[in-house]
Amino acid sequence: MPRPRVNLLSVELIADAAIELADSGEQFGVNALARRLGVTPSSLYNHVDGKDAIIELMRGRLSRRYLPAAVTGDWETVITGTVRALRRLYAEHPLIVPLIVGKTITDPGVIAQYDHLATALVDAGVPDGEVLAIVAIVDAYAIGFGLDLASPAEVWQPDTPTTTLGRLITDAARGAERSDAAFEIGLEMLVASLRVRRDGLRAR
Amino acid sequence: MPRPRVNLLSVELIADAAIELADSGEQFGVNALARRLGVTPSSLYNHVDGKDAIIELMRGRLSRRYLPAAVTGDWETVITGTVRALRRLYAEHPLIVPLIVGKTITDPGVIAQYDHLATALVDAGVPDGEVLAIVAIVDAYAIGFGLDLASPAEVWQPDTPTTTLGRLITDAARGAERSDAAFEIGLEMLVASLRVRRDGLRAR
DNA sequence: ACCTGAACACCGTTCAAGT
DNA sequence: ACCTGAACACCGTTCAAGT
Repeated sequence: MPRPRVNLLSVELIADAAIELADSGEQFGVNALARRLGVTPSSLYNHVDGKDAIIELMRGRLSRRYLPAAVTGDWETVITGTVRALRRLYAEHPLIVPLIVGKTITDPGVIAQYDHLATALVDAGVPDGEVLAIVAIVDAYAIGFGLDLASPAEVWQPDTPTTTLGRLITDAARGAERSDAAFEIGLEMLVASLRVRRDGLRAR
Repeated sequence: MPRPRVNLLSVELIADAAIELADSGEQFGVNALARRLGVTPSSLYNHVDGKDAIIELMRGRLSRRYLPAAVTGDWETVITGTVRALRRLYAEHPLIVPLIVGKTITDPGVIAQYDHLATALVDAGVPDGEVLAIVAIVDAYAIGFGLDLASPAEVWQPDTPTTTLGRLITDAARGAERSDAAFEIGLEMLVASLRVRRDGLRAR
């Protein structure tokens, strides 16, 4: 008996269930997602354009959730605000990183957020040719720290004895607050470096 | 007629073909890999433990190729040497990034290289609790810049008008040398920041 | 318009059978 | 020891059929 009186699915329901599925650690896929929604895989295609579109939807949904209003203020505020938000996103949803990495960003909301950041950098006097690189750094910085916060023990798994790494991995097991501190220090360093770099250009 | 006089496959042949396959942009998988090697998919399982093991093999092979001998010298030399090598790796093989990201590192050679870097940082006076974070940053920095160098136009694809991003993307099309310059500047900034951070600790 | 169920091409992996 | 070919469970996607 298909087609109940009220719709079982919507784009939002699909996106949220997809995020839950990825976070659960279960193998991500259309079939598992349909199962979780109590629905046939083919039903999803009435609302959404397939697996890749669902992943792009997840990116958009999480971005809107973690970077809610456009961060306003000077470029330093925009950068630190964006990086902190991104890092929280990646730290709380580390398992979506492998899904979205390397996939072209098309979601208009996400594009707008990167555009906002790029504009702030240009306004701050960063030369055009370096803006995208800095945006890439900022993003990579957030990803790197997010993954570090989430799962240091799942990143490296040494079978052979190590001089330093093995000890640090076991020590890091309960080091979330320390990772927080390191992140803030690193972010401060990053901004300071950009400030120096920009002032150096100004002085020419 | 199975089993020719001389072996068709070896771990090295499989790893190299896998890297070529990923670089080609063709969908990566066991079947495509076997096709490329002129062999049945099931043949691969005589030499290798399945898809994930092949991917880990690719990581190991590329790491050995780009970081050949252990970088020696003071910690600054170790860091800059490692980051430059990693960035070249990611820039010349951007399509393997989505394959290896988020997958646990087990290859002994790769573990040894990260261990080497971690040891250099500890010897330099970086507190234990921050070493893994810095290693994560360094890695993320290399990935971010590698991806930026390889495919700025494939990272963002705005459908809606943007104030800054769209212009930068088209401008960046032929900006590989400029990206090189930005990378070196950023690396210099990174090392300088670490130096300040370490000296600050020393002074306490 | 929305959901099902059957069907399709393809995927990674196992394993008996050959040399 | 190494490769094939058949088989398996599963994947993403399409589409006619139902309401």
